[in-house]
Amino acid sequence: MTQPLVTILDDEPEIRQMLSDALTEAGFRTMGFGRATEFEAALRTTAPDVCLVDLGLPDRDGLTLVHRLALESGAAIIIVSGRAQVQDRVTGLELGADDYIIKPFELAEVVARVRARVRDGRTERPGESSTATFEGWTARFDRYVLEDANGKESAFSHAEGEVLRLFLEAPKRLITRAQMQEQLGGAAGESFDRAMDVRISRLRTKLGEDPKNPKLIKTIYGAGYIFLGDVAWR
Amino acid sequence: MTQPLVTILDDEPEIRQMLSDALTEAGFRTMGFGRATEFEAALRTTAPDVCLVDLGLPDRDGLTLVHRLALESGAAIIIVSGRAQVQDRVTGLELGADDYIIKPFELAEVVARVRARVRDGRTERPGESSTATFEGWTARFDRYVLEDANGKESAFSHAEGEVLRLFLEAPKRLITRAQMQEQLGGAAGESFDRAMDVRISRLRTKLGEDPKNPKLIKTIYGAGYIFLGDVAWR
DNA sequence: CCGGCCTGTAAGAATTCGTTAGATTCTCGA
DNA sequence: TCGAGAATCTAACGAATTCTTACAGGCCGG
Repeated sequence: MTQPLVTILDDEPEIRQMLSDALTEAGFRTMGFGRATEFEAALRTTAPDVCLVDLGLPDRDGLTLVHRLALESGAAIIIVSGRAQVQDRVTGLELGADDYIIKPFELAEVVARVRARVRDGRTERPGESSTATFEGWTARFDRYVLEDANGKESAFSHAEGEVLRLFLEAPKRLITRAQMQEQLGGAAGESFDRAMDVRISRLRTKLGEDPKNPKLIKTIYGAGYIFLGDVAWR
Repeated sequence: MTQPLVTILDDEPEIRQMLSDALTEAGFRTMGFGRATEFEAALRTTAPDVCLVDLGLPDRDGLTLVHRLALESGAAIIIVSGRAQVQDRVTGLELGADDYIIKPFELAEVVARVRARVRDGRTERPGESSTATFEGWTARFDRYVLEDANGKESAFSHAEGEVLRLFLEAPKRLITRAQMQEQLGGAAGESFDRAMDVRISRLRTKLGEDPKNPKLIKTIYGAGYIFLGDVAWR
């Protein structure tokens, strides 16, 4: 319940980046995806408030996806598409989309339309909360506070929280560095890898991990990381 | 909801007719108005579900009307306008419209967009209040007074009040510096950032925050601020 | 005109977080 | 088992951002 979450599904990385930057600036959290399959996987553990969906995806029929989203998720759906025909727009809206933006778009307008969707509260999900418990720890994302088994509190920073949240949202599942970079809004910079290392290192320290033998955040050499431990969201 | 009611505000009778026909055909009830004054008179006795508003009205500034509608009515608002500039669309949406359709339009698309609005149910928009309570505090904006848990009063200034109100109106949500600047009417100047820092610093001391570990106004490095704490307006 | 309050500017301290670089660990083939 | 090379870890540094205090100009009532 902190900031509204906007997912961006588009196969062009630069467009994802642009949208992500603008929306972040406007106060939203964002998650970017290049493929429908990745996006659907993430949906199992996350419930976005607004979904921006590009119809021109290579790996799946976008309209089918929109229809499923409309039926199954509580999110508002905004189609972003290069197809400007009226008929396209009508069928998109009829399948359950809430808005239809034509490429090329203006960032300011996209932001305004996302805001309009969030504003109608259509996206209120009752049970969603921002607290997770795991292995004796309690992470309160709304307060940026981590509580250990004895109830002792310590603060974590925004950057640390992003990583921690990523782990807790997909426990016991491999998270590749590429995914991480995407989710953490990392600029496509090459040196971002090192920054991630450091973030994780700091997080490990804060979780009291033994560097030689981490119990919670396991690194998979050459692939990514895995968060072990049972997570319960509240 | 039996048949959703759609109002059509446009000064050209033929357009009203076209829209009315198409919407009736699609299963809506419609009411047409050629002037804002007529429309407002009708609003006193009827509560439409969706309002189509033409911005090019002769007798009133359309955007003002949209803003009032957004604040006072629970209806979804769709602006219909000949002005195609991005800036027009953005300000329209920002004033509270839910959608923006450019003339000349296709009937099928208008119908689809009206349907999309009806589908998500409408918004409750809170009216203006002047008193808020949070975490033992009570802020009285009409008197510029802040009351602590023991009923002890202290005054706050206008500038402090602006910031506090901003926080209380969007609790537990990230507020970016850009948003703040926008709301507080800050000149785009670079030095306004520092002024904001100072305002917040002063507000924090007034709220008795521990500088090392603020509980209510949390800063998100590189992004903005977040106000924690449950707020109730009265 | 004086004095108090409000508010922005300036400046130095403090914090966050990415970058660098050397150390460490891992994989794989010899 | 050993060694080379790649990947990862972490301590230290520094740039950017934010916090706080001090100060000055503006406004208003007396």
